[in-house]
Amino acid sequence: MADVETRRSPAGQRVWETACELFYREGIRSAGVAEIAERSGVGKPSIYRNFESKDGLALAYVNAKAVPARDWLAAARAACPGDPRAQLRHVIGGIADQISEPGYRGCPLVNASVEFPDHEHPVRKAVVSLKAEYLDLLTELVAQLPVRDHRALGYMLQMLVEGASVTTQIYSADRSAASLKEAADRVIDSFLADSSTAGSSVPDSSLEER
Amino acid sequence: MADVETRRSPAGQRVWETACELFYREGIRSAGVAEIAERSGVGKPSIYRNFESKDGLALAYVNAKAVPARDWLAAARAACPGDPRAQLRHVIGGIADQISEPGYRGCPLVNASVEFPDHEHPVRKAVVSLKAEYLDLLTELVAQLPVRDHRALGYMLQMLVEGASVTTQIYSADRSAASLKEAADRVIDSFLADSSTAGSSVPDSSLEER
DNA sequence: TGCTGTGCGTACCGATCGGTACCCCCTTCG
DNA sequence: CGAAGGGGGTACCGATCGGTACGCACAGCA
Repeated sequence: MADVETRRSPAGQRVWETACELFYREGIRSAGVAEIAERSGVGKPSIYRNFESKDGLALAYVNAKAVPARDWLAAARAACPGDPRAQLRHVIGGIADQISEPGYRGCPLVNASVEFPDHEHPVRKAVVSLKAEYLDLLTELVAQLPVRDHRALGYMLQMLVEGASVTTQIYSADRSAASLKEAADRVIDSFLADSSTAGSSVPDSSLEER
Repeated sequence: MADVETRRSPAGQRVWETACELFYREGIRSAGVAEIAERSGVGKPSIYRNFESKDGLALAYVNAKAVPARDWLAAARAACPGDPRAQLRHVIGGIADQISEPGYRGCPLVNASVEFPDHEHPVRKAVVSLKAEYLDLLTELVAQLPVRDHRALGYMLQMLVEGASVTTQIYSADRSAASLKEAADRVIDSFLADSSTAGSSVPDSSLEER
């Protein structure tokens, strides 16, 4: 879990970089080990000397891809201490920027979970675990806001982020990025307005865990 | 395009049904033609007598999966004539119900586009085209509302729907369904409030087409 | 200078992929 | 009763998949 991916061998390092790029660009299943080896300029055995299997490589890839997102949440907290609204704007804005970058092809974790529909597959289980952890962190951030149901708001924001991420691949990256920021603002404002008034036209979320 | 999938041969019909179920449950790439043939109780040649290739079968699958969504939009219009707010609630509620069904594994079109990252692949191109068409229909429905930027609201709702669809696979179907309905309500209300007042705390969307 | 251990690529493995040649059987009509 | 035609499955094809046996090249040490 805490395994930071620092490959020892030079060939292993090249494999790691190539695999990360190829897994993201072409998908994990589409990228064959022969292709990874060729583009890395190494032989196939060099892959298996540094990684247990292709699944193991994919697992490391998925775990590695989750790190920047976690770091970005922590950075937002540090960037705007005491101002949860600005922290959220920081987070959402960063995601919108990432989405707008050329070559963005959706969330790598979501893509991986689509590529491995079997719920028992280690990659899939890792994605579920990592995403749950991310949602918890985001919800903690939201909890700083004076809203009644911060868990509902956190889930809604996460849903928006995933929606923006996936629509980028199908519609327009620019529209998704802008729409994400605007929608997040509107939803957050709506929750804040709910909590600052007595009655609410929008019913309280009756969601419970699990 | 207008090709309704009515297979002539009995074997072809069984192949078609099995393929649709298998493609959705296991993913298009994971479902091999041998597996489809076996589960259909037919031989592999029966597949190729009714479909040009596996890609052709996948293309037909994707096109067929887009039909119910379009129909559902039309049904919502017919169910609540003259009441666009209720029409939208009808649409969103139906999607929420579908998401909550056991075995739901995300939008088949989105899954297909993740499985075929190549933008030139016919399946991918079909998905982009079908999704664009759906967004247009949804936006037309939103356009009945007295909101300033109905295109922005339509895109936002579509983003919410896709977000709910994808988070269902990773988090909880029930939470995604409930969150979708609540988020859609809040966003629509926010747009309606914008248009009924002079000034707005939420900046107008500056999105322009493409 | 010779020995040894380690990291590397070539060449290959069985399994499985999408796709097809071939033949059989069953129906229909003369 | 025999010929013809079409939809069916068996058995196979080359290509590619993930994974590995093996031998080479080169380092450090004596």
